[in-house]
Amino acid sequence: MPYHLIRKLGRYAGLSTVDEEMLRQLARASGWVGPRSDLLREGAAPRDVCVILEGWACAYKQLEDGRRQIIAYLMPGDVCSMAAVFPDVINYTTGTLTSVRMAQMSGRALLTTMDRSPRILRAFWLDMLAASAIQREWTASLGFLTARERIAHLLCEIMTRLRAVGLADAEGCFLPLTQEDLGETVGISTVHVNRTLQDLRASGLITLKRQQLAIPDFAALQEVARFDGAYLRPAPTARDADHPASLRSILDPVLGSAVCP
Amino acid sequence: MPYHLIRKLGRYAGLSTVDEEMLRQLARASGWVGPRSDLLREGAAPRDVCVILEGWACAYKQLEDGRRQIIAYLMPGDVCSMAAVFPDVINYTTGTLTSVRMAQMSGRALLTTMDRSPRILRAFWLDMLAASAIQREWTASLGFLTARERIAHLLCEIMTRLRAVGLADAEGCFLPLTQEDLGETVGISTVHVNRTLQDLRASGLITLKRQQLAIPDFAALQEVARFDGAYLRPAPTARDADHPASLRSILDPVLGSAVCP
DNA sequence: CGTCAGCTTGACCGCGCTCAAGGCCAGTGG
DNA sequence: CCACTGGCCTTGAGCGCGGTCAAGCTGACG
Repeated sequence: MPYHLIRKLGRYAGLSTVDEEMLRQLARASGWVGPRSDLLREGAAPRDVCVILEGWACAYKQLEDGRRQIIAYLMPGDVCSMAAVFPDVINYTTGTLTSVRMAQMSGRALLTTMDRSPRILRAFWLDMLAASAIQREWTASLGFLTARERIAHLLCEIMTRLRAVGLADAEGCFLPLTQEDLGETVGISTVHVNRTLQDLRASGLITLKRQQLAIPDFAALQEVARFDGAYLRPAPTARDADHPASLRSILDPVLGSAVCP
Repeated sequence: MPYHLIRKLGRYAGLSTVDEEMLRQLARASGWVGPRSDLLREGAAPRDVCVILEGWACAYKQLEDGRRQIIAYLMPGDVCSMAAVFPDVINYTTGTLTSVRMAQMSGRALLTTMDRSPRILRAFWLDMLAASAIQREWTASLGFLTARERIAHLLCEIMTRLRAVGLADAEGCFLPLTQEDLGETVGISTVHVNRTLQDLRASGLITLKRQQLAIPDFAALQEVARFDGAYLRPAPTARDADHPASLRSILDPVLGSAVCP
């Protein structure tokens, strides 16, 4: 069922067809959630791991005075609440942007599966690492890039991530974000997002109309954005591990004694 | 040897004296590294886990045109390169701010120790979670706080973290950062950092002279900063775990079937 | 006593914000 | 089929937060 997830994980760790089948059987699709509704409130302790099947969601923080900051995007194939397996401090809210269809996996069952297949464990691990690399990248982007660079950077990231799950082709992708969403992501006002997009359009770097994004020359946009997509393709360095018994058997594939394909 | 680390970890998971002794024997203090020198370049694959014993370091990203963004602070008791145990994508540089004395632990030995003491594993895990919560907090801070709020927020965070390792008392702490460092952290220019600090001083919120920070009324600063320190004290919710065999035995303490003291 | 790093201050500028009005759909109901 | 509505995008005008440039100050150190 979680097609996009399987596709993405496969890129990390090369899943076998058995692995893929295990994942498919693990996930049970649930219904649609409407746009702009909260999935997971701050402080929740999720029991299941959720995977986005269709639609976009995000994690965000909000102040009493209304200011809002989007912390992360959750797109098809992304895992919402790894906290159900590797407990996490959830001091942010997760909400949908568009309508969203999700799949649920019991944390326990996923754990069993990871235990059976080192490749699956490794792939999930690398996906978590990619997520935290994205977080660092956002920190940097907000810190030292200009508005124009930030928007460009975000679009590069989104394109790269969507490509990894087969939702973008060479030309472009579907982008269901409002300019307000973009503003709350890169820390600028809606009006200025608009002007910045105009600017990028005028420079021939992007086309964006009716939620359809096109990037005629990705390399050019990448340069404007100072974007280097390496952080989205994590692959631990080869390592001649010689680790102790039980943790070894668990983490070895994660530690990547074999180079990933 | 890693006194501050042990103190911090103890707050997470309640280490036994045996645990503490294991950690002490694991870490071997190494010499001093001068201020403003790089410890770990982008792309490195560290073999040892480093712990800061004294001094401050940071992780940062830098562009060719000189712009620099500090991604994280590493203070006494902080772990630099967990990548040696849980492999990570290192797409940033780690460098010292002041002179720094570190301790090294072989990744392998630490793994063995974690394997022997679930409390140690759990404590390290929670420390990693706290680090990623800080990262999210920085993203939000850079995104929607004003310069004044960001500086205040950063000072609150630093005070709280230093208190956890016994390096700050009720009044204040040592703060070895230049105004340039602060600027590169909260994304504003050095000149404006200066003016913002003046402003905070004028409001009676802080005193900062000769690297000595004092916060007469923490609650007041906290309010200005919109700071809520909960994210720095991670404690997974209690959970009636019933997990599969081997992963269970490893991750159970992490999963926190027992409430932490 | 000179030097140098870091702090401070002033003047000016510009990126990005706010407020406000208008335009463009897509969906809805008459 | 068309008027109406509401969400989103667009554009203009004016302002202010924070940037830049430049000079002077302060204190630690040799």
